[in-house]
Amino acid sequence: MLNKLKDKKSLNGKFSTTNFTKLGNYGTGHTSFNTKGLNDFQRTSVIAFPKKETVTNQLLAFESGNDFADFMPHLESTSVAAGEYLYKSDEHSNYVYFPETAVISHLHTSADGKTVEIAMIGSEGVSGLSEIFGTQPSAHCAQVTVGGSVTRIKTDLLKQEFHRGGDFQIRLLDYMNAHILQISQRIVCESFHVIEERLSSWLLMLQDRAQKDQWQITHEQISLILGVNRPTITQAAKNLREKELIDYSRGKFYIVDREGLEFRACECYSTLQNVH
Amino acid sequence: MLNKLKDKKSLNGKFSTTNFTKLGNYGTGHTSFNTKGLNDFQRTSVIAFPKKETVTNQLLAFESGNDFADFMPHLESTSVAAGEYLYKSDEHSNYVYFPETAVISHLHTSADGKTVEIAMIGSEGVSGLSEIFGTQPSAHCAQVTVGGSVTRIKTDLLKQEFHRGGDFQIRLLDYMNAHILQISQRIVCESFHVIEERLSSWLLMLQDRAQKDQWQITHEQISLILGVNRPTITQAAKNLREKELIDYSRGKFYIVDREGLEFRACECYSTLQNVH
DNA sequence: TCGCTTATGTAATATTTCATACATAAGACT
DNA sequence: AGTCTTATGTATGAAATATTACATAAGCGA
Repeated sequence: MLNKLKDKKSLNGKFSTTNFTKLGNYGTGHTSFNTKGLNDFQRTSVIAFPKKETVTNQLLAFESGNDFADFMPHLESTSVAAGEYLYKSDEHSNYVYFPETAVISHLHTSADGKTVEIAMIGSEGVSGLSEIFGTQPSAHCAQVTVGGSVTRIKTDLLKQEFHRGGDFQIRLLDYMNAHILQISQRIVCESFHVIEERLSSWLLMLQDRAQKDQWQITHEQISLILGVNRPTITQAAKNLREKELIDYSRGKFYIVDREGLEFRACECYSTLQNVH
Repeated sequence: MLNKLKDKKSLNGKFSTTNFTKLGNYGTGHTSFNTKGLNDFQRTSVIAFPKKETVTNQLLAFESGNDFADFMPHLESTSVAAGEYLYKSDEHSNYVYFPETAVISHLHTSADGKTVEIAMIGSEGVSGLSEIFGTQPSAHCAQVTVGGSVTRIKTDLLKQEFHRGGDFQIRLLDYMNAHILQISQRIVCESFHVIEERLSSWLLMLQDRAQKDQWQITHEQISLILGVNRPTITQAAKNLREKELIDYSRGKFYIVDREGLEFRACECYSTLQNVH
């Protein structure tokens, strides 16, 4: 639990800039989303072959390296910034991405341009797998919600590896199953749960994947992810802040009382927690 | 197009019993859902080895039978009635089902017992595939929405066949991709589209799969599928009937003006039409 | 420090659906 | 024909969110 933030002085928007400087040193320094910009994956920082120790993605956590001797050298480590697109909808992706500390959102767009998150992917999962399974380009875009590191591999190479069969194939199929569960639960969530519960669940899912108590995101961005209007998020967030479960200010978001937030969240959070 | 139904006399609930008898001879005679009953798959009618000609499911439509010489003899043909469960949630299924003329709904249930359809499956698809991919029992139940025939195969046998690799594996993976698309689009639909549009899309999807102009379903059943209250469906259906797009009476549903219905539907229908 | 940009606060109205309750009517079964 | 069950019709108030508009304030950069 984050004791500093439990200090009442830092709650309800009353914390000072000093508090932010002290607490806000997790991020990558990227402060704005490029929601409408072009794919700027090109300007991504260092690309390197990862050491085995730095690969913490659970799908890449191999007990014995032997089976993957041909496979591991093709992995690349890179970092991605919040707002960046890994790939866009109706576009083929050259890479498949295994998040390490980054968190990725799969977003669908409606005919009139509204967006909604289909799934959230962290180090438990992988983004871009539809390139392996299907022939059509993906209907969603993959946007970075929380910046951090990812391990990536060329789509063609992963496809080869996948069709060799064996343990890694089984692992990816099992994840695909869990992924379908996550998307399905989202339907339940949007059908039956009010925005304050949904926001709570979403924040908990995000914290599990980002593994921080604080990250960069605005109400506007959350509204585009949950598929609701911005003032609706502001209202829900305000309620959660008044209950001292979260805190936020100008694009910085904090989890203050995790257990309280779990209590406020709909069942969707705990249901999915047992899956991955 | 169904000319008889375009006769104005048969619209707006004014058609007579005679009309029904004349037009209503598609079904299997099953008139009520067993929404709360036990799995009554046991009392399913004839089970037989299908002839190749009767297998119209698109995933089983093999150009050359050679590759599947070991596989085809394990297929069983059977018929299922509306309301029946192929399998329930949190239960392992012994079979994987390839619908022929039947239509299957995958339903999720919320913590407080409300249900919503995750996906609709007809002869373009398959139900129970999660048994092949994952280790956990499925979180959804599979209920028959429109009675008809299905081709089924024992889960274990299909799993073996799948892991042999080859064309059939590729075909199932490609379907899995399309299936994810359908579920994803449902999220968009529930987020942004009003019930009259959603009902229109759903009816069109159902007609594509049931391949009839008329089938058995009540407002109550539709409400459990679309995850809304029953009077909400009645209101939306009434509006569509007043526009002479559909007709219905006591559990019988008709598509009257398919093109008109397509015009009234949200984009979700046409988006998914291009996938399968 | 000033001004600009942007994030958040807030309010008022509209729309959609919920939740509930009860009325009506179709048709199945005596 | 009479009765019963069930599907549909309808009304009403409540709740949730949309929609729009504008106010306020934080913090960045000149």
